[in-house]
Amino acid sequence: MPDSDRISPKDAAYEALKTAILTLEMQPGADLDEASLCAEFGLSRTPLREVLRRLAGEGYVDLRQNRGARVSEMSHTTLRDFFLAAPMIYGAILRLAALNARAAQIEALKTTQAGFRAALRQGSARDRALMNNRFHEITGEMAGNVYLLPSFQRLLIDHARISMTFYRPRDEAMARNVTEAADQHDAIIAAIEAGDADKAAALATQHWNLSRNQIELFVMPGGLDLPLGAPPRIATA
Amino acid sequence: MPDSDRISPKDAAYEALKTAILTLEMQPGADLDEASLCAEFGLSRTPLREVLRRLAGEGYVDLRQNRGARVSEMSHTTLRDFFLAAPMIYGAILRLAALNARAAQIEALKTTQAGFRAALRQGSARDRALMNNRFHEITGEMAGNVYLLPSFQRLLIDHARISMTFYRPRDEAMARNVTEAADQHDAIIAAIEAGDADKAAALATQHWNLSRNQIELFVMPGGLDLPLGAPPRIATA
DNA sequence: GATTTCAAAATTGTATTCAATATGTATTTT
DNA sequence: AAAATACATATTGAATACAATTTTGAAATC
Repeated sequence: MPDSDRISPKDAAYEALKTAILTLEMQPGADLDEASLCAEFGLSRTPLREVLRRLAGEGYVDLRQNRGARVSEMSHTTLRDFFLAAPMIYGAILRLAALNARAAQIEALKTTQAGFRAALRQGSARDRALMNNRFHEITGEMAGNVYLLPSFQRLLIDHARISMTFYRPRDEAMARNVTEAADQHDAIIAAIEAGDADKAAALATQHWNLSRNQIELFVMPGGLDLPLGAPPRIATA
Repeated sequence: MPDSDRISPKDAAYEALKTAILTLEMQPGADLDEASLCAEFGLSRTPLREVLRRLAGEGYVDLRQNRGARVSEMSHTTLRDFFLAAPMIYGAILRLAALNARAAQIEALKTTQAGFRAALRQGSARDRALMNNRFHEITGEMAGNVYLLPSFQRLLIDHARISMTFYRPRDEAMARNVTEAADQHDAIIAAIEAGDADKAAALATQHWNLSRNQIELFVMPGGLDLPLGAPPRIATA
């Protein structure tokens, strides 16, 4: 076989920026300087700008006229919008996934889930978030509805960024939630394999309820019991 | 006030391509040649390519490696996906619109609806499709959920393209449906203004059922009663 | 006559150069 | 001393030049 070229520097830049944003290595709101990115990835400004335009279209970055690009923001407003939209979209995605999944896709989903569990045991928060992201991406491919995918992809971006926080458990309750999420993934795979659309949709709701709980645990942690005037030092892992 | 510049040639090209695609002046699958578009809009290839990238991100065109851009396709598959996704997304959009609409937006919606009715009376199919598109776009702005908008915008693209066909009534049944659609728009405005989210969501379902009926009338017209061997000439307006 | 091969033309992708806009600093003015 | 303005610098936007890929057409071969 002739074998097509290896990955182009343009695609490499696209992928690198994507994962850097998903894993919070590039934080929301961070400035993206064209010149330094060109140097980093070894391409000229023209193709790099096209990469930035593409990332903007997919919701990873925001462009501003005559101003530099920025990693797309995440506010408390977007978090609210997120949990409004996610259960509905993801329910529809899983429903369609159960109806339309192909055998090869189910295999890919199982492989990814194995990777996710491995990351839970011994990987970094970054690994877990990326594996989780890939898992959900595959369910989106299974659904294969071109009208639902754009919103779904955007949800996945911020889901990954949120995951980067809550897949780094701070206490036992959060750790329990994470393993429960993995169990739900297995149930999702089973429902898809069985072609059970209703079950899959119900699991979607459960999965997002769990995520919401995880966030609440993070946003509203158990209060600290310290005397006044002695502010505790928060560990910044 | 200093007043910022008038519309840039780049934005002009963006808008022109957008409406040309929405109104089927550029048909699905049509090739887009960079050189001729540059000549047409009076800009060099670099900014034009950025426009094409942006349009690709929004679902208007498809890009292919080392090959020309094309107006995004519409198949029977996409039509099926369309009617699967549209009621759900649009129901959510109208629900949120009823909850979040601001006074200025409601005014804009009323103005657009007046324009839509005017287009029904005396405008072209193009005018009707564009006015209808603008109407729904505004409801999307009202909802203001960044995660739902991407899918909604994609639905609107193909809704407009479908409209270009079925807002050109072929018989009395189709004409009746079109005026009913306008009546539904009024009901939608009323529900939004009253902040009645449930009503708005229900109207969304009705609105899409009507659209689906309209398409069925188009795809499966009343049978012609002619002797065998004398194929009828279909008017191609 | 149909098919394959090779070369030329056309089109897309990338790099570089030039122009316009924004930002930061220093100087001037009140 | 504070504020405003002008200037210098840095960064983004557009145009041109160059390279690589694809498409085409014609010639040659089967």
